[in-house]
Formats: sequence, C-alpha cells, structure tokens
Amino acid sequence: MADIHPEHAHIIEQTKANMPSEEILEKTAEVFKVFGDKTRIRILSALSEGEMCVCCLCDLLEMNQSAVSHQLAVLKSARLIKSRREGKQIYYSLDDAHIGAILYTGISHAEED
Amino acid sequence: MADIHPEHAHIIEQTKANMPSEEILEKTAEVFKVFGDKTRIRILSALSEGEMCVCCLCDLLEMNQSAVSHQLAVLKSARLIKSRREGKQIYYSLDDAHIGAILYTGISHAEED
DNA sequence: TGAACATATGAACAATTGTTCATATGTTCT
DNA sequence: AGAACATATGAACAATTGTTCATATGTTCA
Repeated sequence: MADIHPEHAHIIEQTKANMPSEEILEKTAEVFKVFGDKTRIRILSALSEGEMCVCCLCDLLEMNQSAVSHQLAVLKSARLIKSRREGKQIYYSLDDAHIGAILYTGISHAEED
Repeated sequence: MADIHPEHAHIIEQTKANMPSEEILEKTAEVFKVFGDKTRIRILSALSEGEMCVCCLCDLLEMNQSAVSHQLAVLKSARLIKSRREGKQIYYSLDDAHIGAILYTGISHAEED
C-alpha cells in the first residue's frame, strides 16, 4: 500500500465526510442487489404495467410457481412490491412509484449503446 | 400451476408484448448487480465527488489494494467507471453522468423511511 | 367438512461472488 | 539497467444466491 501524498490527504478527508453513513451505503447496496437478477427484473417490469396475480406471472415468465413465489418473497421483504388478496388469488404490484423510476433508469441505461 | 382465467390471458399477452427484450432485461439485471455490493457503492459514492487514485481509495475505504483493484476491474468492465494514468498512479472516475444519477436514485430510496 | 385450488416455505444443491495471498505488469528515478 | 513504487491479476476459499422438489398454509365451494 502506498503512502498518501500530502495534497491527497485533504481530499480523502473531504470525501469521507461527504459519504453517506455506513447504514445508508449498506441499504443502498441491498436495494440494488434485489434489482440485480433477471427474474426479478422481469417481474418488476411486468408489474410496472399494473398488478398481476402469481399464476399470471408464472405463465408470463414460463417459470414454475415455487421459483416465482420465492422471488416475490425477496421483492416483498425488500419492500419493492406489495400484495393484496382477492379470494384465492394474490395480486402483486410495485410498492410505490419510486420503484418504477429506479427500474426505468436501469433499463434506459441498458438500452444505450 | 393454475389454469389461466380467460380475462387474464389478454393481460398476459399485452404485458409480454410490452416487456423489453430478453437482451435488455439481461443487461439491466447485470448493471444493477454491479451496483449491488457495498464496497462498490462506496467506491462509486467516492468517485461521485471527483476522480481519485487507487491508493486514495484504499485509504478511504480502509481496504487492501488487491480487493479495491478487483472491484475497480468489475466496475470498469461494466463501464460504470473509467480510468486515466498520470505517471505511476491511475485515476478513476464515473464513466458518465448517468451513473451518478442511478447511484443517487438508489441512495435516495435507501434514505427514505 | 372435505376436496380442489392458489400461494408460501423449508431443505438441498449447483453456481456465483468477494476477499485474501502471492505474484505479475508497468512506470519513474537514479 | 535496477530499485522502488502503483496497480492489476490469477488461484483458492468461504459465503451467498437462485432454482427445484416436496410439502405446508390458507381460501373457496359443494
């Protein structure tokens, strides 16, 4: 590891002071981690069009019900989606508009170049 | 797996038609995956203040040089950061303004509630 | 109440990931 | 050219993750 040049010491302190807290950094990484899976992106993308029940998602994604439910649980515990029951079926939707915005930003970035 | 109700079939087709391509969905997940690590979020957060050399990052993050370089390589191959050499040192910075925007959106979300 | 349906959940396994250690590459200065 | 410095990279390992299979929970309807 190299010695720190005198003129760098100040920048390091400055940057350290401006960094979000460890707790926020941790939370931020956790949120992105949840977005960082193709199956979950597909679910979020579908839900960005409106609420949908589990069986529809299974059909849409062509995945078995267990795999879909597991990912819905991950998304829900991260508060990216919410659910409501209607009879036997459970409908999922994006938790708030913010989620759609994050998703859209990421998709836009991926669509470039 | 349940049968699809007739009124759902239409929604499924509609949603499927509006979904980004598999390639875009894949890319989107990959980008978020790179954002989904605390060390990398700390690096990106630091670089959002301006360019920084590797040894400064090591000092700032209190991590060894190898670990930092490995993560810089991940960030660079995902085109989230770029580098420039100045003598013996290599300075890293965010690849474009878009990256800062995505980071900021995630941090803002984490800061809520 | 019991059968059929819709969804959730636990265990297990392969695959992926982040860090460390050791070493290689590339630059500067004498 | 050789020494010192700054960074990159390969191998190895523990830890985490996504899916599958089997089964549990909760709801509706006869």
